[in-house]
Amino acid sequence: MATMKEIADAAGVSQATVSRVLNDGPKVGRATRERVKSIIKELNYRPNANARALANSRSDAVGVVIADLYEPFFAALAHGVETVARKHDTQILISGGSIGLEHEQKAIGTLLSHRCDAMVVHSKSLPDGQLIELAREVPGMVLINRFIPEIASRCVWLDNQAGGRLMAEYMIRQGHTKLAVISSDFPIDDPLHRIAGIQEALAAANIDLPEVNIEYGPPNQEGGEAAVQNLMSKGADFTAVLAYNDAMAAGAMAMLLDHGFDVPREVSVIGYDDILLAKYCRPKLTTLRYPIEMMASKATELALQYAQGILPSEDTTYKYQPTIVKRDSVRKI
Amino acid sequence: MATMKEIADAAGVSQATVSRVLNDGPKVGRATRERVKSIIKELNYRPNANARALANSRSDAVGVVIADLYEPFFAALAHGVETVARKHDTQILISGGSIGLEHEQKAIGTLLSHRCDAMVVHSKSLPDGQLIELAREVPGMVLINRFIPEIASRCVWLDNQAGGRLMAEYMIRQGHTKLAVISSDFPIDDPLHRIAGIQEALAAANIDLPEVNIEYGPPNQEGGEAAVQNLMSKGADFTAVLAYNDAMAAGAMAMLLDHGFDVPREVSVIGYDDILLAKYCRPKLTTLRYPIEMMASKATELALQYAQGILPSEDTTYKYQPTIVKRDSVRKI
DNA sequence: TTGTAGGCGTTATCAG
DNA sequence: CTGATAACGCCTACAA
Repeated sequence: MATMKEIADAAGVSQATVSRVLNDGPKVGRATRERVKSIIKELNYRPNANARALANSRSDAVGVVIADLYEPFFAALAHGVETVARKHDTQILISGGSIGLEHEQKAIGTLLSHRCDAMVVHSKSLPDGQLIELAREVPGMVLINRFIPEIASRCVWLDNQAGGRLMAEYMIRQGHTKLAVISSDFPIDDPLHRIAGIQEALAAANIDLPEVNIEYGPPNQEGGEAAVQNLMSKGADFTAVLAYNDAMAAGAMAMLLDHGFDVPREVSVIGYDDILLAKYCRPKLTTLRYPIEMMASKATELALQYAQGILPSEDTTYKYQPTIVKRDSVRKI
Repeated sequence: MATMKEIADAAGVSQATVSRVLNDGPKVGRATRERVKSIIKELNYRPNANARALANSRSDAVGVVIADLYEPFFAALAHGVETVARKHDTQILISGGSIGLEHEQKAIGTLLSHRCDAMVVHSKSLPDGQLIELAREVPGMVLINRFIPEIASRCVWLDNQAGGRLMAEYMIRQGHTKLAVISSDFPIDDPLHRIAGIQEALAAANIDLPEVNIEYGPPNQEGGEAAVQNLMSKGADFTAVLAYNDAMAAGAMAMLLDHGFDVPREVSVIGYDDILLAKYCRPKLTTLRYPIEMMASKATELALQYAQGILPSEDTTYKYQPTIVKRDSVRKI
């Protein structure tokens, strides 16, 4: 592939000049500029991004660390990043996380190697300390779905506890008092926060949540199915299921239906996330909207800004609130 | 961030030596190697990927061109690529396509700038010629979901016509003779191929498909809903719907159910792709499995191999076949 | 307005 | 086994 030097020679100018027209650099003769441009076109020249990154000691790709592109939730996240990246004419370098300390470390290492100036990191395993240090090293790093007080302005996160509270309050308002909770057994904080929120609402309404009415499992459809099955085996008594996420909720509904329980007539179910599937499944799932795509876009904007040295106006904070999306899986009793 | 020179100085050796231990280069004194390694660890050094790419004139990231990370289908594709990439310790550089000639051109341009030696391209808008040329320039380029005879060994694709035939044959075997087809109005070949397959099966069974029983729309849920609505408005007579993809099928089912038609008792529906949603929706969708993730993995393996100069054993071809996944949305009549 | 020259961090070729 | 040194392709003062 043609290099800058070849263009320069062909145009009878110096590399410096070519570089200038490439970057809309200052003051290049109109004629020269045109000539160079046409040659560039003609030779089908493309600046070498690597060389450029080297010289600038900054890459134009925004780095992304996420666990799994297949999960609709992460896909939405990636999409949010991609949308903004495209607007800014940069690409995204995805470094597969997959939950787990080592994976995340490696993923971040890769991004560091590439000298991404902006990065959007979804990390659940890394300890706060390491992330704080990373934040110091990389001005353009922002965390998504995690809050660390020391680097508050680098965090774009959701108020999970409020979410838990919301879903419980909603069920209570619908007349439910016998709740079951199916949560995730992943070793991260989100489940805890959500349950804390649920307990909060329950306490306020003076409702008890028996230990047997709580089940944990992998946060996917199978986990939801298994959880409901366990609940039934234990003879748990409930009219409403609060799920950790939509996938579990869908699994729960499937299992309930398979066992002859009508949803929502006999049992109400509420999810969390509002991924695509919530609209598709039957009955349509009532759930909590997790504006992950919007959040991801925001995070990317921030990362890009910070990387450019534009710092947050103050100790601004980026906490998002989940909201209820009413569909057909909850019924008033 | 520390550079190689700093490491070299700190270890009292030359850069060349450091470079050698980094790349497990030939013959470095055992003692030296250990010393350098420890210093590297100590200074938390990371080789600069950009510099390395420059020197090698090859990047270690596999480039990916896809339209939209949000679509579950593409998410699965991306996931397939990512899985293989990770195994090979490389990252993926995603360049947003979004269907459309210009977007795709730009996306590819970006990848070229980065000198990705391996790339997996999903392009529906670019003309054959351009892709063929690209294949010449970039040995490690492979096309996914598209077949171009001139570069057959670079194509990993699905037999869409066979898919169309399969779905129609299946419905016919279930006793259906009054079929409706809802297809995509995107200007790409896939819909045509699938319909061709359907017609083929119909012809073989001597069944007629009235023009009014075919509807086109955007290949998503809304498109599916609208299509069914149009079908009903036109008073089309059918007991089975063959959808372009699962999203349309889901939309169709939703609309059918909303209008009081029991699926599959009164109307059977079959989808295409077998994305996650097919399992989640109710009734569970009978559909055609599009092994996109497997195909994406294969494409990535190929791209990586070709990039390394390992050429296909012959004029091998990578045509995949869709298969029927029976669930609950089709009924024998 | 344009050219010269040095540097960015690695790799690779030669010598020693 | 190890050390100079010249690329790699581009950017950016500094001159002219």
